[in-house]
Amino acid sequence: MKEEKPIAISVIKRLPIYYRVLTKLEQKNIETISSGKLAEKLNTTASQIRQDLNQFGSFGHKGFGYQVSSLKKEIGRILGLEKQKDMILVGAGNLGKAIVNYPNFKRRGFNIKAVFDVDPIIVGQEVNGIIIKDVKLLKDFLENNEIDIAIITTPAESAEKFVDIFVEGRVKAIWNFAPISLNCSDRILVENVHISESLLTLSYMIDKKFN
Amino acid sequence: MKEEKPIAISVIKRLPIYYRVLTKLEQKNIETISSGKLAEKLNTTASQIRQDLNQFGSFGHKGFGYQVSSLKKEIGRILGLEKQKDMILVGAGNLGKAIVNYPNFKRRGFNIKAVFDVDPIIVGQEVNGIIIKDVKLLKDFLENNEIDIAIITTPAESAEKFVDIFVEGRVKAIWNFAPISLNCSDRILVENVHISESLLTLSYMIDKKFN
DNA sequence: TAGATTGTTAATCGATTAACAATC
DNA sequence: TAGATTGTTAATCGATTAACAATC
Repeated sequence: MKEEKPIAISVIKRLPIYYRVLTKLEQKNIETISSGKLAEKLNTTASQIRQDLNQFGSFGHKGFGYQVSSLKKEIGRILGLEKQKDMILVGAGNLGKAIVNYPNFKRRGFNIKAVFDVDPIIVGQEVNGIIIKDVKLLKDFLENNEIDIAIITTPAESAEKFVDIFVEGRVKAIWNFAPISLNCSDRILVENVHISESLLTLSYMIDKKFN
Repeated sequence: MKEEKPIAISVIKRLPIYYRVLTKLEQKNIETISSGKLAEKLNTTASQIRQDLNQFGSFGHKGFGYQVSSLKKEIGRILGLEKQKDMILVGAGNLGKAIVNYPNFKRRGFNIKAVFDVDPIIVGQEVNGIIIKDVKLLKDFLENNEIDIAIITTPAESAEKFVDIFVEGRVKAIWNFAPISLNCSDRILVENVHISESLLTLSYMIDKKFN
């Protein structure tokens, strides 16, 4: 359980993938798996998996492999899933609603506490049991609630102005879906999800493969 | 315009980011930009930008930098944006609807030709001017239409069974949003978008920074 | 021209893979 | 025990950064 050196971001990005596959194996009642078998499933090498995991500790058993459920638990712990994360969402359009409805959040400790929108038609609607609030109430809400993650699912134009409000409101991190790179204060973490960029990458690969 | 050696995927993934920033610069009527200035905006190095671009050709002017609009055009061409891509979408829930409504697709040559769903309540509804069809009509549709990209926005459980239908229907690529890794035939390209995985990464970073 | 900035080669850095002793 | 598989060090590979001559 050594955590001295900074872990490479490439390793961190693979942990959720391991977590997803282990969850599936657990559901199938598979109790044990070797790095080799896991590598096959993930289209990677056994070496990489062992190398990744051993950055955080020794979770395997020589000669046998890894205990699926305990490895899953360890990775969950590394990712901080055992601590509940309180979230809010701004922008309750289709994408926002899709995220609020995502079934696995609660199970993994991600708890959406409130949803905001500007549109008076949308305000008052219910998503997944949550009544959508007017965005005017956002500042006040943040003063009275400790929020870990703010999700932005507004259009690009309006995304930027929320950053200051979130920093002010002591939000720890922004999960941003607006197609814009938010200029980040070092008081807040920003994770940008630019969905459409992966479509452009795919476009390139189609042209390369089929022409 | 040499295209002999295979281009690294890491380079390809940066092209859409360059494209987005150049689009923004163009809108601001900025005509010229140097690799140094671009690097600042992107939080990277001038060297990397020049290195990336020169994999595809020499687009700059020594002493001056790059012409914003022509560089944007070149990158668009590299990504295959000048050729129209016909798409269909399966699973017209909130996420599916969000994608169909995404404003920049058409402008960039991505054309959604049809939308399918299983739910009889959803079938017949309209999204962005498209009437949602019953998924039973999917096979037939693919026989009569040449589709480049199939977008999957169904739950994980039902995602897998569509792969065969798409391969059969000569679809070139799948853009998959279901939280599952589709086992790919080599006849079809698959781009998996696992939105929630970036939330787990963010969770890790929050714990590291604030504890 | 002088200054700026490219294109490109070389150097460095980091990440992946291979190898193998340890051991369950 | 023998076979399997880990944890970990060493080797390789690839990607990023630095440097600089070419030149607009």
